[in-house]
Amino acid sequence: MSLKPILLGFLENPSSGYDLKKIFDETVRFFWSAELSQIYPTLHQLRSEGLVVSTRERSEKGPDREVYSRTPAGTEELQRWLAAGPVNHTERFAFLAQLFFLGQAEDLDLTRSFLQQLRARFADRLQVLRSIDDKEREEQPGYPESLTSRDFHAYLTLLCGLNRLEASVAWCDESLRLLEKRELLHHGGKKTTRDERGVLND
Amino acid sequence: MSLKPILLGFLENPSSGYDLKKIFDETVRFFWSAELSQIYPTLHQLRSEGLVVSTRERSEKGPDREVYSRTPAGTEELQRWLAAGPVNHTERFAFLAQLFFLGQAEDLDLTRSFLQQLRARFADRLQVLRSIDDKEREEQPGYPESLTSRDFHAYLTLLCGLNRLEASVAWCDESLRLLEKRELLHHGGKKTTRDERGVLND
DNA sequence: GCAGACTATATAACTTATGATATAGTATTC
DNA sequence: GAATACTATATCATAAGTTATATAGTCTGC
Repeated sequence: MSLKPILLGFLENPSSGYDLKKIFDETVRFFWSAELSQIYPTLHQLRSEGLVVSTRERSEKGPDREVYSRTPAGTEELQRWLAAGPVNHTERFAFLAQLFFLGQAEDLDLTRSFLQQLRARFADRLQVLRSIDDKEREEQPGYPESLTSRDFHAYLTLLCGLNRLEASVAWCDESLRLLEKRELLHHGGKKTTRDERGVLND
Repeated sequence: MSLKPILLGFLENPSSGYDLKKIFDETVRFFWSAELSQIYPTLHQLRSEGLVVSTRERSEKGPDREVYSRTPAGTEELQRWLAAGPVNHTERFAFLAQLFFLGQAEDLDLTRSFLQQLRARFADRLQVLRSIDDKEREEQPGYPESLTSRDFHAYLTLLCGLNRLEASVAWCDESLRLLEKRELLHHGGKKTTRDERGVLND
């Protein structure tokens, strides 16, 4: 489970479960997310393991807050996670499975449409990341040289996203190019009829 | 759940659960995997939904095989999955969370070592994909132009992996370069002592 | 005063996935 | 003939994650 060490990471500053949800959505949403229904029980677990402690505080804006803080044992646990090296996350890409099985259809139009949708999504996300980068460049003079250690590391994660999304868009374009070439080679521009479309082989 | 349509995809050819596990490991392991303990119950579910049928067959190499085949309803279900467009898979990258929290450590050596390990892993996987590509190029004259539709789509998924891994390696290199620049700027080449290393801020 | 938005915690039901273990037939090697 | 490896199916316990729902306090606008 990576959620525990991630919560420990955020609990450098004391926060409630509700706070943590917002922090997730504001900072690491591009590579990690969690629902409140997962955060609350996990905080209870961390507390029972002595990695965090909590205090009940009155809130001016709503019901009482249960505010969690990392204990020294929690900091050690986080440290162990970081020192153990990159987590081997077997990434799953359902869209590649879909593309793979589109090979069973006779209709290359399905593949083209699929790749175009994929490209649009990657391009959208790329634009979001770029606008974040642009905004930070504007606000911080000397960005990224003058960043704090925390912001520098956050910047590296942003760079990773930019990099991968650019590669993904380029791959879509390359795939669409190969598709076009293939259609010319195999069909000489022949148009498919309605009957030929969307049929998988049995 | 993407496993059901993926199994349906493979069941273009009748296979047992055991076969399917091997097919996963041989074809889509780079973007999807499944354990036998997940495959067997899922096949039972698909059968109860009428999307596959099964027959018991005697095996020469071991116990009886339960061989599953896709029904027309199963083919339709697969078709729906493919026609619905790319599955929105919120990808999670634990290694980016780790990098993010390495910002809490004073020690940039930890970050360097982390990025170096990451680079090595990406480079290893890239080499595996490249050797697969090279092998197919050797075996198939006119590759990739002369591929069947299935192999062409498989080739696109391979290209995606090559593309993303190349981008990942490049990102690691870029990050290591920025790290070095940062160390020179902030510390003027100052060496950290043992006491300063690996300590997170509380 | 009440509707709607936001703050705040919590749990139940369900889905998805992994790891461990049990069972048992076949084939190969020592 | 015993050990090992491979073929083959199955179940259990557990973990990880999502969706829906319940409860309740505060604040703003109408």
